[in-house]
Amino acid sequence: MKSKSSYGIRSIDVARLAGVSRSAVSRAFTEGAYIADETREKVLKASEQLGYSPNAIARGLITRRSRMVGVVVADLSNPFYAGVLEATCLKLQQHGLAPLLLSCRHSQDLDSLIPQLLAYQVDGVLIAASTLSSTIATQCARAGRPVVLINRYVSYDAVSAVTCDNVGGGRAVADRLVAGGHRRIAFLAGLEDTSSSRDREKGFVGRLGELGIALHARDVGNYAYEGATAAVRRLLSKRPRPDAIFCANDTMAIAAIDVARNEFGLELPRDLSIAGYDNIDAASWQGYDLTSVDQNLDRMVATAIDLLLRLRDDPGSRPQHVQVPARLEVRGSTRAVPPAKSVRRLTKLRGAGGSRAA
Amino acid sequence: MKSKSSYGIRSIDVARLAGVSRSAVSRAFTEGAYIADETREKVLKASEQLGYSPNAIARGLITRRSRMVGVVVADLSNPFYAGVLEATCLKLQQHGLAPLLLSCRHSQDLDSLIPQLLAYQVDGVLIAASTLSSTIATQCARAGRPVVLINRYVSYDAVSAVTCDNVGGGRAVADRLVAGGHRRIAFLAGLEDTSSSRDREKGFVGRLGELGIALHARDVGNYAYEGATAAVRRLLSKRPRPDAIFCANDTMAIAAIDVARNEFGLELPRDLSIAGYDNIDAASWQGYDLTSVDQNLDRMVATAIDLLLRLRDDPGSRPQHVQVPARLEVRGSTRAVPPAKSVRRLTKLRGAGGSRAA
DNA sequence: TCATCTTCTGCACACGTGTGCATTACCGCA
DNA sequence: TGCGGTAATGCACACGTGTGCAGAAGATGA
Repeated sequence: MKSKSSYGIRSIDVARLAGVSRSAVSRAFTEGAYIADETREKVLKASEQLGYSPNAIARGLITRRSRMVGVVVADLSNPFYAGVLEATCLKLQQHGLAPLLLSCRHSQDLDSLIPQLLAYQVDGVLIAASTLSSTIATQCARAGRPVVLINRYVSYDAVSAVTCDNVGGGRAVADRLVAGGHRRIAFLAGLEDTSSSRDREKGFVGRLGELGIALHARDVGNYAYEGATAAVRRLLSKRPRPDAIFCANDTMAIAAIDVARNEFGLELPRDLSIAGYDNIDAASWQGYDLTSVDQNLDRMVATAIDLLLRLRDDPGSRPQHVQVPARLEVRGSTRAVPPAKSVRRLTKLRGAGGSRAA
Repeated sequence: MKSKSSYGIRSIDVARLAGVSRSAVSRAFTEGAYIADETREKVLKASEQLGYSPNAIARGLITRRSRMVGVVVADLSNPFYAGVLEATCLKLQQHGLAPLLLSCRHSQDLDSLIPQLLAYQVDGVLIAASTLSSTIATQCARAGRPVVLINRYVSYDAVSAVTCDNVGGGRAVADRLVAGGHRRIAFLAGLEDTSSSRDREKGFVGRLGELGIALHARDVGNYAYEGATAAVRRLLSKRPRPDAIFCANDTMAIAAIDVARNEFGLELPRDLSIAGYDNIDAASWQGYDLTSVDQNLDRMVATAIDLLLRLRDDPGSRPQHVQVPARLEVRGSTRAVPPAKSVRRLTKLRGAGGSRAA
């Protein structure tokens, strides 16, 4: 009707209807542009009437700003990273940016996928739960697209990173377990080649050492439920049996609880304490009530996006590594104080019944 | 070096290096274009050397195909929809498409967000776990952007939908529970205004009716853990107490199990059978071992994307509603056969010990 | 050798927008 | 009236690409 059966309404159509030039239309949609209030009013009214909104593709071409951010998430089946993605979307939206998503398996080579993102001229790249090679990193840098990792970091100085204080989180768990009287303490690692798992272990084992306790056992669960069940079976079969396990994420901790209860008949936290990392929703479910380190997801995401935008807009800014503090969310899967061991041993020897005094 | 410190490499740069025209470069990257093998070879080599890949923004502008698809997910904290998103990404990638993500709270008005997606000239819109108003739907239709809902449907004929056979899934659960000897059967709805919850209830209650059983109780959990715990407390406080609950999704079913065990001291499936819907990862965890309806996520997503592409490419195609079959995954949270009631009652009266015969 | 056909290439236009620059309209003041 | 100054507007170019069309180069047949 207007021009081409209203299929695609262009700024020229709005201009004609409002009786102004195409430039005026453009300016009406540009924050802080030099335009009379009256004119802007007219333009917006005409736009409303025609259902016009500026073509973001064309705008991106001319401004060399696509207003899109590439977002890479390696493991969406992990609720923590689903949460990261959700928070990222919301935050980007608040900045008028749109997330162009790239999902991949854990071990898949991002290197072949990132160029695809760059082809879309994204203003930057956020990568959660994965890393990229230095080759691709420099390629991004050369193209002027800042890269910010979430929860991982690398040594190339072209890449920024925002992580939780994984070392600190590990230390906090160590303190908690030792305070609970545990001495035969085990660690269940995530993926061996991730900085997150390594740092949590470093903090945990380091603090145990400071407290004069050596790690009793160690295994690897690959951050997954299935991997963890097998690993926990091995851990709990060891003699003497561990009396506490720190798992590098919640999914594995939940697997640990399941195996401990159902396959070994243990009761938590009497026979065994278990702590996790991430503080996902399931950690607060009654069935698990899991002590877990909270990564402050919202703050991590907000920091990452702020950093990305600064790197994009401020030519003087340099890539950096930011840490966000961790917080231990204490729940029922770890005990607060040592049990009165002697008493319990006595009752056991005497048989059923017995003193319920301290 | 080449032109502008290699900041943005353009097709003209490649053309010069390869000693051909810019058109040849374009054709080298276009499937099935009219170009000599030798020339293409030259161009690709030069591109490799310069790290060139065509600017997808510019291409989108000229071809009027952005090769991006708007993907809307309402509830990423629900692992099922996180899975939908992951599958969607993978499938789109296989078709050379990129997902432009839009995440929103459940009740938020998509109507203000969808135009944002359209501004990016997406080739179509996929919406999971949410719907849109007819106003916006016609706006999409007028712009020639097909819309496909996943797991919801609406009556406007401009909008396609792919859903699981929710009625069939509800019926299958009814059959299973009745076969287990249950007669006081309750239903826990999700969100009242969703077609998914309504259809599951319709199938479930309808089949119960065919079997001569009236619904014993009903409540609403809003598809969330917290909402469900409160609702299940009410359900299990009713006298006589329900002996089976069908929850409209797994998250609520898990809440139901937790409340039943920890607050009412019930044992599953002896005292209570519980079934869910979605078959999320957590349903197979040892701690829950939840009978659940599998929606065949991959097939739903694949169907939705095929439909979207057909609507985009074939001018003769019309919006439609496709159903994917449901499959009941039977696990330990529902019993297979009625318990030998009389015997159990006898043993109870007599005290401990007693016949372990049938 | 010439005509015809095939195979490929390059020219030039188009996509829809933002923005620098020149120009216009208008107001106040001498 | 004339003039300088300010506020607003329109012109025209640029962004990087795909593709219709015409034409060139080479092959084939008469």
